[in-house]
Amino acid sequence: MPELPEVEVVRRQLCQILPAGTRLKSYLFRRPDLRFPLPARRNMDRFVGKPLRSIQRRSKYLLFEMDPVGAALLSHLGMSGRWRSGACGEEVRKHDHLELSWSNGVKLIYEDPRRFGVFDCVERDYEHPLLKSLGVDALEIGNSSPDPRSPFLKSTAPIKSVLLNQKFIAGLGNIYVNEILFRARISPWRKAQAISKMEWQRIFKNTLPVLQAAIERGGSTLKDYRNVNEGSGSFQTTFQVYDREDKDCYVCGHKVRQEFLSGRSTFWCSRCQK
DNA sequence: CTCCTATCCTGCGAGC
DNA sequence: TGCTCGCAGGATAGGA
Repeated sequence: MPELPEVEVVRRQLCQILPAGTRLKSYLFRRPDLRFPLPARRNMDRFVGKPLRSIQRRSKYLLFEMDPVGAALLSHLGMSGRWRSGACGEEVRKHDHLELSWSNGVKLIYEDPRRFGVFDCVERDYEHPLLKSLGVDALEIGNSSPDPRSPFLKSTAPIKSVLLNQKFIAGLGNIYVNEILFRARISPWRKAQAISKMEWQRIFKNTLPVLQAAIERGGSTLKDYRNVNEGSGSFQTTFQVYDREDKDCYVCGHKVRQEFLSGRSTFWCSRCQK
């Protein structure tokens, strides 16, 4: 479900309802694990009563930064995870797994049918194994070009696989990589090592506008994604290629194609993208 | 090393 | 209607 734009939308909403200084009042785990075991009580208990410093995003991870500096609660939404602001007296749903209750009365509920999500404690220095090898955040590449020394530029893997690799650029997922490659007019099947400098610039130049437009539209809701208030995004109505197989390309009228590339559904216009 | 496949899990839509 | 199959926004441990 959630790629960088969706996580960023959730982060901004969480910031609205959880101002700095709000204290974690209590927590509740309704099961022992998501993708990994949930943190041990003794680790989690250290956060109770502590004030929130801020809520940050790193790639597709949310960080509830807590006192002391460097400590945080780490959340990844996987494919079907959602944080919602619980209403007073609402019923527990089948896949509600976690609750975080805050001193201002907000109760955050984590719901995740597929349980590919992650929730863990970061003890110090914002260090966590899952954050360790993330590449540059996709929102940070701006007008830059890839580092010419980067080994990813020499990769024999298809460009789409390289862009999905979080060690290279962190935060892109299947939807936005398809959309970015369409706008850069590059075939997802091209080997990364065969991408010219100018083409790399086209890819980088198109990344920020796509992600920003998606954030402004509240992200993309295909099925599961909902924001903190359970509202949907609308960026899916502006997809150029994703989920548009056999439909006409908006640019050239050729039919948009769909095939699998490294196990992921891939959409592209074979006339526009070379 | 690098790259790709299978896998975790549930729900849903298509097809029969 | 009811079933079975395949696929879904992610990420990683293996095998080739």
